[in-house]
Amino acid sequence: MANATIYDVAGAAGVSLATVSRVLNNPEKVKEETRLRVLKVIKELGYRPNVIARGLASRRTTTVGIVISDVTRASVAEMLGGISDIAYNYKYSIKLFSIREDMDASEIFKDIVAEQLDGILYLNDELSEKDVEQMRSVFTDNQIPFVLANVVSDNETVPMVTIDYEKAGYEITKSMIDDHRKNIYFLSTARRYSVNDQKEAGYTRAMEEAGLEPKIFRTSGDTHVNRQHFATFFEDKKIDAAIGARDSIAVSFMNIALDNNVRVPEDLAVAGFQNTKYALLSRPNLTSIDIPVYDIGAVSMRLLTKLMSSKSVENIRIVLPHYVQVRQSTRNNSID
Amino acid sequence: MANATIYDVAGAAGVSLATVSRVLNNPEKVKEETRLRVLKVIKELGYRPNVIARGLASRRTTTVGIVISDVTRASVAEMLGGISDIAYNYKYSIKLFSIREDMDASEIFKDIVAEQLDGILYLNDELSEKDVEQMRSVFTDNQIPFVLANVVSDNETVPMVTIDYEKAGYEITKSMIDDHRKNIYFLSTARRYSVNDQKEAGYTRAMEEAGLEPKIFRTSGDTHVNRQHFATFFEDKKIDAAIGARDSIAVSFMNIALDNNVRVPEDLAVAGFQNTKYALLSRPNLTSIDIPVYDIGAVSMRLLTKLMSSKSVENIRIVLPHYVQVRQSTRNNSID
DNA sequence: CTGAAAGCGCTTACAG
DNA sequence: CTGAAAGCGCTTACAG
Repeated sequence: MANATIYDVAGAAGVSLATVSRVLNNPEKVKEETRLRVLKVIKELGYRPNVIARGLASRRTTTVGIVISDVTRASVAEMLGGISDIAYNYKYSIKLFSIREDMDASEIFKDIVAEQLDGILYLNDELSEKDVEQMRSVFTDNQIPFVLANVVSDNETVPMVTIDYEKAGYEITKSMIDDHRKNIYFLSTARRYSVNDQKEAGYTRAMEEAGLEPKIFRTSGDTHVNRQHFATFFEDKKIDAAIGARDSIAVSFMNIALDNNVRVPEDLAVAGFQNTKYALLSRPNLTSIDIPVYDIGAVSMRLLTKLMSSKSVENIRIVLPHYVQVRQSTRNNSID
Repeated sequence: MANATIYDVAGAAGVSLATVSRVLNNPEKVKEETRLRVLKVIKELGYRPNVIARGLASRRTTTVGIVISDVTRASVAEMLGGISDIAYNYKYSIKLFSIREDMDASEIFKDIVAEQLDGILYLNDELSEKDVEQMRSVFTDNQIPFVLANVVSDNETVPMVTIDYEKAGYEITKSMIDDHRKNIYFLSTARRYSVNDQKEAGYTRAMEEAGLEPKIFRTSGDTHVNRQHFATFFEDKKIDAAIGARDSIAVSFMNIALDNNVRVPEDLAVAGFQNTKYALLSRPNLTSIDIPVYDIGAVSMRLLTKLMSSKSVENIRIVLPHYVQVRQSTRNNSID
């Protein structure tokens, strides 16, 4: 039989459907003998509770929504890995919602509410504070717990898992300054992201602290455009270090530098963020801030499970550690 | 009000809930005047049908399941992009199922059936023929349409969207042979994938056709292991060309070759598969077979929508075109 | 420890 | 064109 229902099981086991339901949901309330008998029938019939019916009756769908803007980005995929592993442990299913530029965020959030999810993970670091506020208000009204993963929000009431990007930006810049670099550029994205803003802030702090002028250059992220813009760097401008907001930007920049006969790391130090495979496969290898993206996903999912079981959660703002993975592109330049 | 139900709408509009339901699902059956009135109330109340209740009553969840083994892989993420875009157009939601090595495939498929999905997309190219057969049998018994995306199955009754990997493998190998290369290696993965088997088959065909000996080397895919294994290539073995089953393998190999003072492409031609950003960011850039992964996702989702609406589908085995993106790593070596 | 009954929020024949 | 009623497959107080 393709699809046994709870009635079939109850009939075959000679109990009521309430008992079958209990065996599944509150086994301790059922006499062992009965429980075993029901379990046997369940197995024989290959019975599996209809997830939808259960969701309607119990008002718990054991499904969490993952809201993202671009699945394609390496960090998103990696985070999904962490989320998926933890979700599996806790028996949660995952429903994916891609959110597009042209969508009305507030409408989307309401649509998501209609999905009867038990909780939401927001991976979209393109989030403006206004969007966060809308989301908070819609989900809070409907009592749906949510967590921001790898997104920075200043609202202290919003649960969030991230790393200290400001500090990371500061540290990598500082290390270049200590390495006697003076003209250090920060290569960021044209599109503003909360996390990139943080990186920039850390960079700026380190530069100003050292009495150096911060120079932030925003690229569209398109490799071709990069090449044109970047090429002029080596003609007109003095530059002896560059930090890319992403590894791919850093590698792309480094390649163009090499094409212009700039030596890396001797003439130019380069570093990126994320410590992706790009950093590993580039020549020279790229120094990069290692961000535990998988962990961010896993930890945010675990935080969400706590919120969903409405345990009182002590810390809803989790900052994970990061470190600088030093490689060839910034090997020491010190004169001593 | 946080959560208006269909009753609230019916009450406020002075109609029965059946009429509200019709306005949403069969608007043509409702008098325009009534329809407009109901629509107005729906808007005012911000009513959105409970997706779960609708799913139970209609036995259609407008949700498709995506079954994958490793979200982290670039091709999977890219495919998800295509799937997600088309799903959005057709108003389908996406539920993600990660399948792990240690799981019993057949049990998983039954669990998935319990989710009451309208259709399934299988992105897992680690699929054995046995797994495909189990899946086919479980889903067919339960009348759930499914499509294999970027997976090759010999079973002609199984809907599938892919490219002709055998031909691609043949073509890239042939072009190297035409370029007077003789010792051409194919660098594949230790883990067998249906698509990689196809690539290898095409490579082997081209080699044998030219009277050359096929040499397939399987790497675990871990970059460190690669380095150790590959290093010996340049001591002991004559080798003047290599094709990586993935771009990352090809780039990794190329880097090690360069470290061993092998010139690319003069001494060694290298090519990869997938035409990812790795190919673009490597030095020299990597020649790569461009595989329309996004399109594979999009087309398979569209095929699935047809199957779900039980239209008679003419062609359930779709082969998308590919091409060789020639770059520096294989620039012509011809003597003429 | 177990069963009968109501209810979750919808859709869908069936009448009219 | 519209409404009353049954039903989708479960869970969950409420009795006993």
